[in-house]
Amino acid sequence: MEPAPRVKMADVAAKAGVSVATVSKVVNGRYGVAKETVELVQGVIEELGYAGNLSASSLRMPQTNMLGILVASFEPFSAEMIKGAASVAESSGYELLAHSGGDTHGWERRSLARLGGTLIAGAVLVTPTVLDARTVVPVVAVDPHYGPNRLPTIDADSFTGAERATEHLISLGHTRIAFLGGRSELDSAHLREAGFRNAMAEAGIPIESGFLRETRYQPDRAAEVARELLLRDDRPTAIFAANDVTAIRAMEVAQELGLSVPEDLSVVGFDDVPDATLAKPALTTVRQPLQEMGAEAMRMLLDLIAGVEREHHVRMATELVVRASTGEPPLELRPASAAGDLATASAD
Amino acid sequence: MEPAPRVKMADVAAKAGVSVATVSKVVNGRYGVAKETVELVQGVIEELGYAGNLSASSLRMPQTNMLGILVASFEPFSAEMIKGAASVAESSGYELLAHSGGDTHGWERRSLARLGGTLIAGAVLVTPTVLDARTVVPVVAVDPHYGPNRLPTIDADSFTGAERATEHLISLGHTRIAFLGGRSELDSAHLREAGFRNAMAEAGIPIESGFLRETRYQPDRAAEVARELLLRDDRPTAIFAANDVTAIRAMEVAQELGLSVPEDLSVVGFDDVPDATLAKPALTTVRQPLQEMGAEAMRMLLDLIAGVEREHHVRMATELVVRASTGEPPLELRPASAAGDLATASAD
DNA sequence: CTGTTAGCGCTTTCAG
DNA sequence: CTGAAAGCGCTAACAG
Repeated sequence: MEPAPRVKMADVAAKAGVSVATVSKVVNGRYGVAKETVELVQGVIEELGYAGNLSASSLRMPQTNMLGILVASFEPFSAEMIKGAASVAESSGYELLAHSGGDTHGWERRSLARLGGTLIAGAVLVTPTVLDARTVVPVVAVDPHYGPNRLPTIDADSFTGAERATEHLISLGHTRIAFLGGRSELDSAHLREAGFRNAMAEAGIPIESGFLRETRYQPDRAAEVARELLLRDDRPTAIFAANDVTAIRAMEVAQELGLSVPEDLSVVGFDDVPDATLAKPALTTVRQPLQEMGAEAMRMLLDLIAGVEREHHVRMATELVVRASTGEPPLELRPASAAGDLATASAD
Repeated sequence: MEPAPRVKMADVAAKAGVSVATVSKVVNGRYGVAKETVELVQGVIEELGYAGNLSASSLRMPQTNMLGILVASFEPFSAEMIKGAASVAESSGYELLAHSGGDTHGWERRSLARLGGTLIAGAVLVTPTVLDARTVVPVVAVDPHYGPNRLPTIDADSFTGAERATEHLISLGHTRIAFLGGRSELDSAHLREAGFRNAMAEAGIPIESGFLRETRYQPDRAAEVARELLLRDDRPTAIFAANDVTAIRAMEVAQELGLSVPEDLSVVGFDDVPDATLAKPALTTVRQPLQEMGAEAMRMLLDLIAGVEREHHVRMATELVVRASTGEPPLELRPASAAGDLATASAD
């Protein structure tokens, strides 16, 4: 590595023969500086390639023009949020900083305290779980924690979406449907399970014992659960996972086990991240308007900062997108043809 | 908005009945603090929910554990880079900050100076154009500027990729192929044009006058150029665009003009961003391993920071992905059947 | 109009 | 083992 020439305000001041205070005024466009001085200083700034140190200035100023979007990690879901949020932030005069908190417990609070103290003027939090409403800076949450004392929130209609997905499976002839749940602290995960249960109940189909599982949205955990489920003699003919990433992982496990999708097993996800379309076969899923949710969250944040009154909860519609990962259950596992000998039917 | 209780180190110190210096030592795990004091202070930290202010600490410390990925804006291309970079950063003990510079001239230098002064210990820059090798912190560039004095770099084999794409079109029977170039300052854009020209020359096919254009990767510019091209009497039967976003835009324009893809016009892109698969019809494109490039860039940065010797330029392979946007040219525009009357053949 | 001064919250010598 | 004091780079009164 080359040495590092880091030019600070004092360097500019020295070279221009003025004080740092004057340079600061020029940089921030404050009144009370002679035109000549302004031009002189700007020349030196140009020449030296000076650009202010964010830490230092943000430490001193009451407000910055930086907004944050705080996520647990940069995966497909949060990436879509970021794209949406960025599109509105970029046209608002604010800069955007996306930060991944490292997916450890309490990342929301930590990220917010570390950046929010001074660096950023506000933040949108993606799927936060531990956080109360009293924050250092204005905050809006996307798809947050299940519970009271809520932050201003954007989410999607998880309940209806899950119902539609389940109904789709049922209409195809499935009855042995397993549900791979998400993180039970998240309101949305809760509602997806509720939607699933409701649709099953409405159709009068009992949920098999052991078919209601939790993956915490962790692909590895999903793989493990799927494997266990699919190795049972009375395996499910369909899996509905509470997000796309775990659905795709479950699909991979099925294929490793020699089952083909959708001939032997149907799989439905939730979210419609770009990867859902890329999966082989393309994943049937419940679409959430992810980018639009990110954008709406950013709009709400901007309003909050500007002091504009508005609704503090926006719920967006979801929509079932049928692609190639769902079909009729395999003949030998259909409930209609076999009545009592399901326990002895084996898969491949 | 609620008031903002922001807890600082002094608050912890006061509540614990010690000095800020001691709290600082505890927070940073320095030696020379009594076990009891450590526990006492940690208790208070827990209780108050204290988390250090990043600006303040980074201002004082020589190094932080934060890495940056600096992009012009959060679009599909950079989003893929970020995902890849994040996957390796997150397992390295560093935190990741992604910053969009706002797509104005000189964003690379400005972002780097503002964050690199103190906030971040190193950065990967996505498609930077103005920047010399003498930077404040270790930096690696992904798909950078065309020119000498280069930073440590990750890029993909644009030349071969462009050749393959062009050959694909030629093998389908196309000869009237237009090329929508990118940003000529980027090395990659340069090489894509070179690959196109080379493949055409090898096949002995002349490039029609006006068929070699530049879009600067701007969708609007691409739309304009495509419209002009497709309105000509001697319109191209295929368009090869230097990235997916402009290819998709060109495809839309064709459809607005009543041409169907691929029956009337074949379109090929470059990158294979997720949107390429989502396009209607799915876009034939040259795949760059975007996430892997981001990951490799981050690995290189980590090595740079750790002082590990290694190659400063990694070039990844590209691969043609044939999807639904390419096919044989329409009969009436085939060179084989018509010899000299192309100028009078009209489109729809 | 310009410079001097006093911090922002934190880390780090260096005395007690 | 602990705390007082000096400053990181910058901004905001306040005097000159």
